[in-house]
Amino acid sequence: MLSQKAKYAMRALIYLAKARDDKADTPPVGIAEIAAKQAVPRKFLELILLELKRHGLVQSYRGKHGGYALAKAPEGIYFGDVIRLIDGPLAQLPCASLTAYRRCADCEDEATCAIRHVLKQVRDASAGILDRTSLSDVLDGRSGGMVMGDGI
Amino acid sequence: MLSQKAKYAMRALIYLAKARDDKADTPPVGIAEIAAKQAVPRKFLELILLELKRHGLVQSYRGKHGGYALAKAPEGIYFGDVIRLIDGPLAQLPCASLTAYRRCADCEDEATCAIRHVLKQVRDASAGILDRTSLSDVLDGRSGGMVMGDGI
DNA sequence: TAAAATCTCTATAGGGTTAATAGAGAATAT
DNA sequence: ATATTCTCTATTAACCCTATAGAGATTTTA
Repeated sequence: MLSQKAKYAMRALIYLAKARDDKADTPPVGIAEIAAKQAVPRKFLELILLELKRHGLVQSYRGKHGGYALAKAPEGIYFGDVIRLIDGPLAQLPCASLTAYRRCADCEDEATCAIRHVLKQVRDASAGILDRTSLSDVLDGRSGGMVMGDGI
Repeated sequence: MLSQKAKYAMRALIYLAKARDDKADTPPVGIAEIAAKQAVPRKFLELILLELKRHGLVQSYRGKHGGYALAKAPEGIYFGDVIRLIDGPLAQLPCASLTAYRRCADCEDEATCAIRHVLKQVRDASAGILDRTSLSDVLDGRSGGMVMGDGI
Protein backbone atom coordinates (compact mmCIF):
# COMPACT_ATOMS: atom_id res chain seq x y z
CA MET A 1 0.00 0.00 0.00
CA LEU A 2 1.02 3.55 -0.70
CA SER A 3 1.27 5.31 2.64
CA GLN A 4 -0.90 8.27 3.45
CA LYS A 5 2.29 10.25 3.69
CA ALA A 6 3.35 9.43 0.14
CA LYS A 7 -0.12 10.32 -1.09
CA TYR A 8 0.10 13.68 0.66
CA ALA A 9 3.55 14.24 -0.82
CA MET A 10 2.29 13.56 -4.33
CA ARG A 11 -0.68 15.84 -3.81
CA ALA A 12 1.52 18.65 -2.60
CA LEU A 13 3.91 18.26 -5.52
CA ILE A 14 1.12 18.18 -8.07
CA TYR A 15 -0.36 21.27 -6.45
CA LEU A 16 2.97 23.06 -6.68
CA ALA A 17 3.39 21.99 -10.29
CA LYS A 18 -0.02 23.40 -11.14
CA ALA A 19 0.71 26.65 -9.33
CA ARG A 20 3.80 26.97 -11.46
CA ASP A 21 1.87 26.15 -14.59
CA ASP A 22 -0.66 28.89 -13.96
CA LYS A 23 1.73 31.80 -14.02
CA ALA A 24 5.12 32.31 -15.62
CA ASP A 25 6.46 33.98 -12.48
CA THR A 26 5.80 31.58 -9.63
CA PRO A 27 5.76 32.93 -6.08
CA PRO A 28 6.23 30.35 -3.35
CA VAL A 29 3.09 28.69 -2.02
CA GLY A 30 2.60 28.59 1.74
CA ILE A 31 2.15 25.36 3.68
CA ALA A 32 -1.17 26.60 4.97
CA GLU A 33 -2.56 27.02 1.46
CA ILE A 34 -1.45 23.58 0.30
CA ALA A 35 -2.80 21.98 3.46
CA ALA A 36 -6.16 23.68 3.09
CA LYS A 37 -6.63 23.05 -0.63
CA GLN A 38 -5.41 19.47 -0.61
CA ALA A 39 -6.94 18.36 2.67
CA VAL A 40 -3.66 17.48 4.33
CA PRO A 41 -3.08 17.92 8.09
CA ARG A 42 -0.95 21.02 8.30
CA LYS A 43 1.69 19.91 10.80
CA PHE A 44 2.07 16.60 9.02
CA LEU A 45 2.55 18.41 5.73
CA GLU A 46 5.35 20.44 7.29
CA LEU A 47 7.32 17.26 7.91
CA ILE A 48 6.66 16.00 4.43
CA LEU A 49 7.71 19.18 2.67
CA LEU A 50 10.83 19.35 4.77
CA GLU A 51 11.72 15.86 3.65
CA LEU A 52 11.04 16.72 0.03
CA LYS A 53 13.23 19.76 0.42
CA ARG A 54 16.10 17.79 1.94
CA HIS A 55 16.00 15.51 -1.08
CA GLY A 56 16.03 18.39 -3.50
CA LEU A 57 12.53 18.12 -4.92
CA VAL A 58 11.27 21.44 -3.59
CA GLN A 59 12.75 24.76 -2.56
CA SER A 60 11.65 26.78 0.43
CA TYR A 61 11.57 30.47 1.29
CA ARG A 62 11.19 31.76 4.83
CA GLY A 63 9.60 34.80 6.34
CA LYS A 64 6.59 36.72 5.14
CA HIS A 65 5.59 35.68 1.62
CA GLY A 66 7.64 32.59 2.13
CA GLY A 67 6.56 29.13 1.10
CA TYR A 68 7.47 26.29 -1.19
CA ALA A 69 8.08 25.84 -4.88
CA LEU A 70 9.30 22.98 -7.04
CA ALA A 71 13.08 22.85 -7.15
CA LYS A 72 13.11 21.67 -10.74
CA ALA A 73 10.85 21.42 -13.75
CA PRO A 74 7.86 19.08 -13.43
CA GLU A 75 9.39 17.09 -16.28
CA GLY A 76 12.17 16.05 -13.93
CA ILE A 77 10.14 14.88 -10.95
CA TYR A 78 9.08 11.25 -11.22
CA PHE A 79 6.52 9.27 -9.26
CA GLY A 80 9.11 6.59 -8.65
CA ASP A 81 11.47 8.98 -6.92
CA VAL A 82 8.81 10.39 -4.64
CA ILE A 83 7.54 6.98 -3.60
CA ARG A 84 11.04 5.67 -2.94
CA LEU A 85 11.78 8.73 -0.87
CA ILE A 86 8.77 8.42 1.37
CA ASP A 87 7.90 4.72 1.37
CA GLY A 88 11.18 3.09 0.44
CA PRO A 89 12.01 0.74 -2.42
CA LEU A 90 9.41 -0.04 -5.06
CA ALA A 91 10.17 -3.76 -4.88
CA GLN A 92 8.04 -5.90 -2.62
CA LEU A 93 11.08 -7.76 -1.35
CA PRO A 94 14.49 -6.33 -0.48
CA CYS A 95 16.12 -9.01 -2.62
CA ALA A 96 14.08 -7.88 -5.63
CA SER A 97 15.08 -4.24 -5.36
CA LEU A 98 17.47 -2.64 -7.82
CA THR A 99 18.09 0.58 -5.92
CA ALA A 100 18.12 -0.89 -2.41
CA TYR A 101 19.08 -4.52 -2.78
CA ARG A 102 19.45 -6.59 0.36
CA ARG A 103 19.65 -10.31 0.68
CA CYS A 104 16.77 -11.98 2.52
CA ALA A 105 17.97 -13.19 5.89
CA ASP A 106 16.38 -16.61 5.58
CA CYS A 107 17.02 -17.22 1.90
CA GLU A 108 18.58 -20.57 1.09
CA ASP A 109 19.40 -20.13 -2.58
CA GLU A 110 18.68 -16.77 -4.08
CA ALA A 111 19.43 -17.88 -7.63
CA THR A 112 16.58 -20.36 -7.66
CA CYS A 113 14.17 -18.51 -5.35
CA ALA A 114 10.95 -18.45 -7.30
CA ILE A 115 9.35 -15.79 -5.13
CA ARG A 116 12.24 -13.45 -5.76
CA HIS A 117 12.21 -14.14 -9.47
CA VAL A 118 8.54 -13.36 -9.88
CA LEU A 119 8.57 -10.30 -7.64
CA LYS A 120 11.56 -8.99 -9.55
CA GLN A 121 9.46 -9.02 -12.68
CA VAL A 122 6.73 -7.15 -10.84
CA ARG A 123 9.23 -4.60 -9.62
CA ASP A 124 10.61 -4.06 -13.09
CA ALA A 125 7.16 -3.55 -14.53
CA SER A 126 6.19 -1.14 -11.75
CA ALA A 127 9.42 0.81 -11.95
CA GLY A 128 9.02 0.94 -15.72
CA ILE A 129 5.85 2.93 -15.20
CA LEU A 130 6.69 4.96 -12.11
CA ASP A 131 10.15 5.97 -13.30
CA ARG A 132 8.79 7.20 -16.60
CA THR A 133 5.83 9.15 -15.30
CA SER A 134 6.63 12.68 -14.17
CA LEU A 135 4.58 15.49 -12.72
CA SER A 136 4.37 17.04 -16.17
CA ASP A 137 2.65 13.91 -17.50
CA VAL A 138 -0.11 14.48 -15.05
CA LEU A 139 -0.75 18.19 -15.07
CA ASP A 140 -3.64 18.45 -17.49
CA GLY A 141 -5.64 15.32 -16.89
CA ARG A 142 -3.41 13.24 -19.08
CA SER A 143 -1.50 10.82 -16.97
CA GLY A 144 0.76 7.87 -17.32
CA GLY A 145 3.44 9.21 -19.56
CA MET A 146 4.54 7.16 -22.56
CA VAL A 147 2.98 3.95 -21.40
CA MET A 148 1.04 1.84 -23.82
CA GLY A 149 -2.24 0.13 -23.26
CA ASP A 150 -4.11 2.64 -21.19
CA GLY A 151 -6.70 3.35 -23.77
CA ILE A 152 -5.58 6.72 -25.05
CA MET B 1 6.19 -5.01 0.87
CA LEU B 2 5.23 -8.61 0.76
CA SER B 3 4.51 -9.69 4.32
CA GLN B 4 6.52 -12.41 5.97
CA LYS B 5 3.29 -14.31 6.20
CA ALA B 6 2.72 -14.24 2.45
CA LYS B 7 6.30 -15.32 1.88
CA TYR B 8 5.80 -18.26 4.23
CA ALA B 9 2.57 -19.13 2.46
CA MET B 10 4.27 -19.18 -0.92
CA ARG B 11 7.11 -21.28 0.42
CA ALA B 12 4.72 -23.81 1.88
CA LEU B 13 2.72 -24.04 -1.33
CA ILE B 14 5.82 -24.47 -3.45
CA TYR B 15 7.02 -27.15 -1.06
CA LEU B 16 3.72 -28.98 -1.35
CA ALA B 17 3.79 -28.65 -5.11
CA LYS B 18 7.25 -30.18 -5.21
CA ALA B 19 6.23 -33.00 -2.88
CA ARG B 20 3.44 -33.78 -5.28
CA ASP B 21 5.76 -33.62 -8.24
CA ASP B 22 8.14 -36.14 -6.74
CA LYS B 23 5.71 -39.03 -6.48
CA ALA B 24 2.56 -39.85 -8.36
CA ASP B 25 0.80 -40.87 -5.16
CA THR B 26 1.12 -37.92 -2.81
CA PRO B 27 0.66 -38.49 0.91
CA PRO B 28 -0.10 -35.41 2.97
CA VAL B 29 2.88 -33.51 4.32
CA GLY B 30 2.89 -32.64 8.03
CA ILE B 31 3.13 -29.07 9.29
CA ALA B 32 6.25 -30.00 11.22
CA GLU B 33 8.06 -31.13 8.09
CA ILE B 34 7.19 -28.01 6.12
CA ALA B 35 8.15 -25.78 9.03
CA ALA B 36 11.50 -27.49 9.44
CA LYS B 37 12.45 -27.64 5.77
CA GLN B 38 11.33 -24.13 4.92
CA ALA B 39 12.44 -22.36 8.08
CA VAL B 40 8.98 -21.19 9.06
CA PRO B 41 7.89 -20.87 12.73
CA ARG B 42 5.69 -23.85 13.30
CA LYS B 43 2.76 -22.26 15.14
CA PHE B 44 2.69 -19.40 12.67
CA LEU B 45 2.61 -21.86 9.80
CA GLU B 46 -0.42 -23.54 11.37
CA LEU B 47 -2.37 -20.30 11.06
CA ILE B 48 -1.25 -19.80 7.51
CA LEU B 49 -2.12 -23.29 6.32
CA LEU B 50 -5.48 -23.04 8.00
CA GLU B 51 -6.16 -19.87 6.07
CA LEU B 52 -5.03 -21.45 2.82
CA LYS B 53 -7.32 -24.36 3.53
CA ARG B 54 -10.33 -22.16 4.23
CA HIS B 55 -9.79 -20.55 0.86
CA GLY B 56 -9.56 -23.84 -0.92
CA LEU B 57 -5.90 -23.85 -1.89
CA VAL B 58 -4.88 -26.80 0.24
CA GLN B 59 -6.54 -29.85 1.73
CA SER B 60 -5.88 -31.21 5.18
CA TYR B 61 -5.98 -34.62 6.78
CA ARG B 62 -6.09 -35.14 10.52
CA GLY B 63 -4.79 -37.80 12.82
CA LYS B 64 -1.69 -39.88 12.46
CA HIS B 65 -0.22 -39.63 8.96
CA GLY B 66 -2.27 -36.50 8.52
CA GLY B 67 -0.98 -33.32 6.97
CA TYR B 68 -1.53 -31.01 4.05
CA ALA B 69 -1.64 -31.35 0.29
CA LEU B 70 -2.52 -29.02 -2.54
CA ALA B 71 -6.25 -28.95 -3.17
CA LYS B 72 -5.77 -28.52 -6.90
CA ALA B 73 -3.14 -28.86 -9.57
CA PRO B 74 -0.17 -26.47 -9.34
CA GLU B 75 -1.28 -25.11 -12.71
CA GLY B 76 -4.34 -23.64 -11.01
CA ILE B 77 -2.69 -21.88 -8.08
CA TYR B 78 -1.54 -18.36 -8.92
CA PHE B 79 0.78 -15.99 -7.11
CA GLY B 80 -1.83 -13.27 -7.38
CA ASP B 81 -4.43 -15.30 -5.52
CA VAL B 82 -2.11 -16.21 -2.69
CA ILE B 83 -0.92 -12.65 -2.20
CA ARG B 84 -4.45 -11.26 -2.27
CA LEU B 85 -5.52 -13.86 0.25
CA ILE B 86 -2.81 -13.06 2.76
CA ASP B 87 -1.88 -9.44 2.13
CA GLY B 88 -5.00 -8.08 0.50
CA PRO B 89 -5.43 -6.36 -2.87
CA LEU B 90 -2.50 -6.08 -5.25
CA ALA B 91 -3.22 -2.40 -5.88
CA GLN B 92 -1.37 0.16 -3.81
CA LEU B 93 -4.53 2.19 -3.33
CA PRO B 94 -8.04 0.91 -2.65
CA CYS B 95 -9.35 3.09 -5.46
CA ALA B 96 -6.96 1.43 -7.91
CA SER B 97 -8.03 -2.10 -7.07
CA LEU B 98 -10.11 -4.18 -9.45
CA THR B 99 -11.00 -6.99 -7.05
CA ALA B 100 -11.46 -4.86 -3.93
CA TYR B 101 -12.34 -1.38 -5.11
CA ARG B 102 -13.06 1.26 -2.49
CA ARG B 103 -13.26 4.97 -2.95
CA CYS B 104 -10.61 7.01 -1.14
CA ALA B 105 -12.24 8.83 1.75
CA ASP B 106 -10.61 12.14 0.97
CA CYS B 107 -10.75 12.00 -2.82
CA GLU B 108 -12.18 15.10 -4.48
CA ASP B 109 -12.51 13.93 -8.06
CA GLU B 110 -11.63 10.35 -8.76
CA ALA B 111 -11.89 10.71 -12.53
CA THR B 112 -9.05 13.18 -12.70
CA CYS B 113 -6.98 11.89 -9.78
CA ALA B 114 -3.52 11.48 -11.23
CA ILE B 115 -2.25 9.34 -8.39
CA ARG B 116 -5.05 6.89 -8.89
CA HIS B 117 -4.54 6.81 -12.64
CA VAL B 118 -0.85 6.02 -12.40
CA LEU B 119 -1.21 3.47 -9.63
CA LYS B 120 -3.94 1.77 -11.61
CA GLN B 121 -1.45 1.21 -14.40
CA VAL B 122 0.98 -0.21 -11.89
CA ARG B 123 -1.68 -2.50 -10.51
CA ASP B 124 -2.61 -3.74 -13.96
CA ALA B 125 0.99 -4.47 -14.83
CA SER B 126 1.56 -6.29 -11.54
CA ALA B 127 -1.63 -8.27 -11.76
CA GLY B 128 -0.76 -9.14 -15.35
CA ILE B 129 2.28 -10.95 -14.05
CA LEU B 130 1.04 -12.34 -10.75
CA ASP B 131 -2.25 -13.60 -12.15
CA ARG B 132 -0.49 -15.47 -14.94
CA THR B 133 2.24 -17.09 -12.91
CA SER B 134 1.24 -20.33 -11.21
CA LEU B 135 3.03 -22.78 -8.97
CA SER B 136 3.68 -24.98 -11.98
CA ASP B 137 5.59 -22.18 -13.67
CA VAL B 138 7.99 -22.20 -10.84
CA LEU B 139 8.56 -25.83 -9.99
CA ASP B 140 11.74 -26.54 -11.91
CA GLY B 141 13.65 -23.30 -11.72
CA ARG B 142 11.74 -21.75 -14.57
CA SER B 143 9.62 -18.93 -13.25
CA GLY B 144 7.47 -16.15 -14.51
CA GLY B 145 5.04 -17.97 -16.74
CA MET B 146 4.28 -16.56 -20.14
CA VAL B 147 5.75 -13.17 -19.48
CA MET B 148 7.91 -11.55 -22.08
CA GLY B 149 11.13 -9.73 -21.57
CA ASP B 150 12.72 -11.70 -18.81
CA GLY B 151 15.58 -12.91 -20.88
CA ILE B 152 14.62 -16.51 -21.52
C1' DT C 1 -10.69 -48.74 24.36
C1' DA C 2 -6.57 -46.13 25.15
C1' DA C 3 -2.77 -43.66 23.42
C1' DA C 4 -0.34 -41.01 20.17
C1' DA C 5 -0.17 -38.01 16.40
C1' DT C 6 -2.00 -34.53 13.94
C1' DC C 7 -4.80 -30.63 12.53
C1' DT C 8 -8.21 -26.71 14.57
C1' DC C 9 -9.33 -22.77 16.91
C1' DT C 10 -9.27 -18.66 19.99
C1' DA C 11 -6.70 -15.61 22.64
C1' DT C 12 -2.97 -12.84 23.59
C1' DA C 13 1.31 -10.19 23.61
C1' DG C 14 5.54 -7.59 22.20
C1' DG C 15 7.56 -4.67 18.86
C1' DG C 16 7.49 -1.77 15.19
C1' DT C 17 5.31 1.52 12.03
C1' DT C 18 2.12 5.08 10.75
C1' DA C 19 -0.22 9.29 11.21
C1' DA C 20 -0.49 13.01 13.56
C1' DT C 21 0.27 16.81 17.10
C1' DA C 22 2.95 20.16 20.03
C1' DG C 23 5.86 23.72 20.79
C1' DA C 24 10.02 26.23 20.74
C1' DG C 25 13.44 28.16 17.35
C1' DA C 26 15.29 30.64 13.17
C1' DA C 27 14.84 33.56 9.12
C1' DT C 28 12.70 37.19 6.43
C1' DA C 29 9.74 41.13 4.94
C1' DT C 30 7.60 45.31 6.16
C1' DA D 1 10.17 45.64 16.21
C1' DT D 2 6.68 42.68 14.75
C1' DA D 3 4.22 39.49 12.13
C1' DT D 4 4.71 35.75 9.17
C1' DT D 5 6.65 31.85 7.66
C1' DC D 6 9.59 27.79 7.51
C1' DT D 7 12.66 24.45 10.74
C1' DC D 8 13.43 21.10 13.96
C1' DT D 9 12.97 17.73 17.85
C1' DA D 10 9.90 15.21 20.75
C1' DT D 11 6.00 12.85 21.79
C1' DT D 12 1.76 10.17 21.32
C1' DA D 13 -2.14 7.12 20.21
C1' DA D 14 -3.64 3.65 17.35
C1' DC D 15 -2.79 -0.01 14.52
C1' DC D 16 -0.67 -4.05 12.37
C1' DC D 17 2.74 -7.73 11.98
C1' DT D 18 4.85 -11.62 13.80
C1' DA D 19 4.75 -14.97 16.75
C1' DT D 20 3.42 -17.91 20.76
C1' DA D 21 0.29 -20.56 23.99
C1' DG D 22 -2.79 -23.91 25.07
C1' DA D 23 -6.94 -26.40 24.98
C1' DG D 24 -9.92 -28.99 21.62
C1' DA D 25 -11.22 -32.20 17.82
C1' DT D 26 -10.19 -36.02 14.75
C1' DT D 27 -7.93 -40.08 13.11
C1' DT D 28 -4.86 -44.06 13.24
C1' DT D 29 -2.90 -47.76 15.52
C1' DA D 30 -1.99 -51.00 19.15
